[in-house]
Amino acid sequence: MKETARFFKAFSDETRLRILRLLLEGELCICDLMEVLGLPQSKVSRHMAYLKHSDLVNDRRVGVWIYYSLKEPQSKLHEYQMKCIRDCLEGYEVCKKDLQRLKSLQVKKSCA
Amino acid sequence: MKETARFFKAFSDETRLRILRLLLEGELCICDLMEVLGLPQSKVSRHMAYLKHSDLVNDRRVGVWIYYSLKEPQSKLHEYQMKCIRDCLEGYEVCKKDLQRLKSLQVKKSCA
DNA sequence: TGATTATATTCGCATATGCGGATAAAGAGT
DNA sequence: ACTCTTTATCCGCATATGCGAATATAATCA
Repeated sequence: MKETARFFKAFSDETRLRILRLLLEGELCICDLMEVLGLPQSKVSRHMAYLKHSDLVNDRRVGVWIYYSLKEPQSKLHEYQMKCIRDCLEGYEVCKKDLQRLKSLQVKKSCA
Repeated sequence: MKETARFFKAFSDETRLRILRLLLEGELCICDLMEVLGLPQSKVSRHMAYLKHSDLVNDRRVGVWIYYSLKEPQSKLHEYQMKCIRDCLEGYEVCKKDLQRLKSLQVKKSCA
């Protein structure tokens, strides 16, 4: 029960909500997130550690990069909450802009 | 967006989860909750204030008592989260025992 | 008015959380 | 070995949160 409360807490921070929303689009590394979110490295990395300890994301090392992706839901609660991320954050300007920046980043990368 | 993160935070405390689950059974006053939860008055009252400011509960004064009840969901997020409370807390021993104590309390009251 | 009951709020304290900046660690390439 | 890049972690600090005990408020009733 305490873990349940703890699990909810993982969703109680704006930065983490933005990150989770972005990860719905596919795996991302810290530097992608830094650029899209416009936030310093230590902040992004710290929140990724939080999400990892909360069992919300996987990480995969590829050379110097570490790619983070959403974990398959491990419980009904997990499933419900991720559905919430998918369905309830649509309207926000912040999220829309994040997604736009992600698109242009991906275009830029595919050209490089 | 910040309010959204804040809203999740309302669910990130075990006591508040227990209270929300109990309120699904109907309106309750602080002293009911104290007895069912086995917690001191200041703690229960503080969490009710938190839930009220988070727009999760209504209060209704009847003489000396103040009855708290769940608010009708104001948003998709609110709806999803309350569905979560209903569906994801079933298994916990803590909740089962709370519900048992609530039943016996209601029996006791109806006899008085 | 005074006493009683129910609830809210304040106080002091401890712990948790979040932050930016700095430093550390780890891998890749020279 | 050295350098560069990416990521993780540490540091010091500020704010938020949660707590129990005590006190304040508010309604009821004698």
